[in-house]
Amino acid sequence: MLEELSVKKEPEKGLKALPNAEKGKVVMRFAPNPNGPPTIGSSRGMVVNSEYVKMYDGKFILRFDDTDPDQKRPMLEAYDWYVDDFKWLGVTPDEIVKASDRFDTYYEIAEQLILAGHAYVCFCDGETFKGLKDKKQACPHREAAPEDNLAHWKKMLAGDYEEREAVLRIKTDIQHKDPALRDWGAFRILKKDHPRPEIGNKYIVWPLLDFEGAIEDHLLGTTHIIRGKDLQDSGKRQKYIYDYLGWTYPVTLHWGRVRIEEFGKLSTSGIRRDIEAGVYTGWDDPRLPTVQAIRRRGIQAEALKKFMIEMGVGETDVSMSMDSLYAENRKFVDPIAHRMFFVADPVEMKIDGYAGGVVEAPLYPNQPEMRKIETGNLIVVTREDAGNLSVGSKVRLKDLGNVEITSVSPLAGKYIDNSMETTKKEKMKIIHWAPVDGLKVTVLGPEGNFEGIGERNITAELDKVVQFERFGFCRIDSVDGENVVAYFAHK
RNA sequence: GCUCCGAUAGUGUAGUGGCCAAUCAUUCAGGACUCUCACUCCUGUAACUCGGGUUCGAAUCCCGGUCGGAGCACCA
Repeated sequence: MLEELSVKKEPEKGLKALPNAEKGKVVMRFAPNPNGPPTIGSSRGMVVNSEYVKMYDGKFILRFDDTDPDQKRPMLEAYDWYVDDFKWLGVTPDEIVKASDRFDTYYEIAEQLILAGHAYVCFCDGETFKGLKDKKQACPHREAAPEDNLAHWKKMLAGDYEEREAVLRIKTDIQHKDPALRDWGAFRILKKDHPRPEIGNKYIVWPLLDFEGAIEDHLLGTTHIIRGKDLQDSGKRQKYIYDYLGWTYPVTLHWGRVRIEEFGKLSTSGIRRDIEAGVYTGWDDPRLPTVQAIRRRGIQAEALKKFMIEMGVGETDVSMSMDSLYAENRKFVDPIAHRMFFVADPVEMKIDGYAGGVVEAPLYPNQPEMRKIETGNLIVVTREDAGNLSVGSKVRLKDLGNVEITSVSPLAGKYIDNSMETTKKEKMKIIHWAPVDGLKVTVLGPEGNFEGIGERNITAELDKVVQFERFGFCRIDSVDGENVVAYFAHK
């Protein structure tokens, strides 16, 4: 039966349409510097770019902008980390390129620009050039003839100059009202090796981002670029090259910075230092805002995607709380997570009059599937719960039965029955428990670690997300005999 | 100093001149349900940066202020 549709327009769900995008013709790229692993922040670019490509049935390129072996030196392992996190997101790039493979192309185009009089070798030191530039004045090298510039360029390539002695600049408009756009640097000299062994110390003239990115975006056929606001001027600078060479600049969108409230001020280099110093166990330490870390904690790729997609592509800086991501994740994980008992900070409790046996407890609330917990009459409860008990008080041990407390230290009780009627009639509090001889469980989480005892069914949950009742969702990271390590996701 | 960009509830968004006494999500508060402090459900609190202008009509257009962000590197 068809219902009368409401006249109200549907709220737009998901990403907004890309300007000038044609189905099947969109080419987009995500271009990180592999100087560390993907973070929650960078995953925005991974998600949004790849989602747009999917939406338009286009082509997606992963490009490594890895041409700074000095300040933002790539990490060899990080190239694979990106591919791996993409795989986790369900994305396989159609093409993967490394800028460090394409020096020769950059050199060719540089030469073209030099010969056409659009680039020159500048011998000013940084400060001198800046001084002139701020006064809208050209430096003497700007007027050199193309042939001379070419000769200087060849000498640069040949290694005749030292670092900082010469730089290749793109001519724009030295009088441009925006100082950020006046004659910008395209290549510098750096007598350093590249971390990739196949590149090593093959090159001493290195392209800077604006040049490298400009050339790549054209050669790769990029139709749409989404990048940070910090690169807004970059597009304007690069357009000069596009104009000189008769290329068409891609459609460009910008977004503001994402700040995750819980993580505040962590920088990649700072984290790296702390890992080396042993403050963190690695890039996937649950306290870190890396994709590796949240994966390990059991955040689902779909949840991260929704989180990023709903944030959209705005130019304002956003400040998000992990709570939103957790709320998203809970929706995915709550229906599938098996319920398990884990008792943090355990206190022993003896139940007199209980023979022990096999307790049946539901794997999911209100559903028939059961799990079995074998236990004797010695169990553990959390120290917190124990603290709320007093002699004579009654409590229900979930799925096991009702108990009247007979002693507080040591904690002991008398078994009453296993009837929910009794529980309700007496308005007992329901607490969780575990057999004393359960597994030794360590939970590692962003706000600290917990030691405790868990039921043995956890063994079967390796690599899965479970809900430790009254504790939170965790991913079972390892099971080694009697020892289990779980990573805490969220409540 | 010069230049560019942005501004809707605590947070993130929807909204492109009348359907907006403003959407959705999350957070927070209260309640219902529940053998978990989870889930689900109900209710509530809470926003168009300010001042002018254009217009019959402005969150939406224009100008100015304020606030915020970014760039002016031989980093990305």
